[in-house]
Amino acid sequence: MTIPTDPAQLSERISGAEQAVMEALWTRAPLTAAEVADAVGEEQGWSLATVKTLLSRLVGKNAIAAEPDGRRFLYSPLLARADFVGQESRRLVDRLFGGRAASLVAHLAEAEALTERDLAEIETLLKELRK
Amino acid sequence: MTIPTDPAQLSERISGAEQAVMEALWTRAPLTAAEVADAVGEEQGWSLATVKTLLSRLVGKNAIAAEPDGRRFLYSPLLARADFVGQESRRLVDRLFGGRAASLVAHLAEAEALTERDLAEIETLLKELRK
DNA sequence: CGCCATTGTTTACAGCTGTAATCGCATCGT
DNA sequence: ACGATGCGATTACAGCTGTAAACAATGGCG
Repeated sequence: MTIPTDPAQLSERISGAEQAVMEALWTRAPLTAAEVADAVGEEQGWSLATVKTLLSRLVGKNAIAAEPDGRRFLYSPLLARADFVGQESRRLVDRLFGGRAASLVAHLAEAEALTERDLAEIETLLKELRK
Repeated sequence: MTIPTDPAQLSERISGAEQAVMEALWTRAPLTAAEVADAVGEEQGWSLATVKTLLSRLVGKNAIAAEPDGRRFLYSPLLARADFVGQESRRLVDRLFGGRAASLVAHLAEAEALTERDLAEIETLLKELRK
């Protein structure tokens, strides 16, 4: 039997550049370093070397796995995007709103960061949730 | 007439430690370095020296003003907390939700980061806004 | 008048981040 | 069998961040 890996709560933070690499792997995995570079290096303008460095760091942080495939590696996320998003969101809510998520929503609303469409969507969402 | 300083959109980022200092100044200002250290250093466990460094960096980033008062300075925020919160929130929404604020709310809801009370509050908020 | 406390400034230094270049080894084509 | 190529690992290095210590100037107290 396999040891149940706890749902990814890595202590080490994922940096901005690293996240771009994660996005590629969340979109499609497994990928080789070259493939990741193709996917992200394009818009980011990074060299293959840079992508390799980021991949190594992510492996070190246990955010991705490197499975040997012949002489190279196939990389796959260990950290799920939903978990990452959750951790980051929580961090922000804690840091800026004293942990009160409703305050965030209130702020977004007041700052007019919410379009009419956003408001409608949220309203619909709420109806769903309160049912 | 005074030149209208644009509502604080400093390019430089405020780091975590720096934010703690800002919080002190947002709570009460102006304050001397020693007073800030008293307010912040307590819970953070920072030395006065550390607080001084952070204040200098914040002045450098144009996030606070240092008004001379005899041989020392009185520090006050230049960046409003609401603006800071806005910038950080936007950054998160962009980075994690492709700029769609409603997605953030959806995520918080799904992750059960929203309590029953939060939901009620948001609902009330929405009613206000749609009026 | 001299010394200590206070205050801002300068310097320090390790760890993280962005962004690579280089190295050494393996492999594939000829 | 040999050289070009591809790949991961190692090394590099500047800028930001956390966390201070050291220093210099000044002002208050005895």
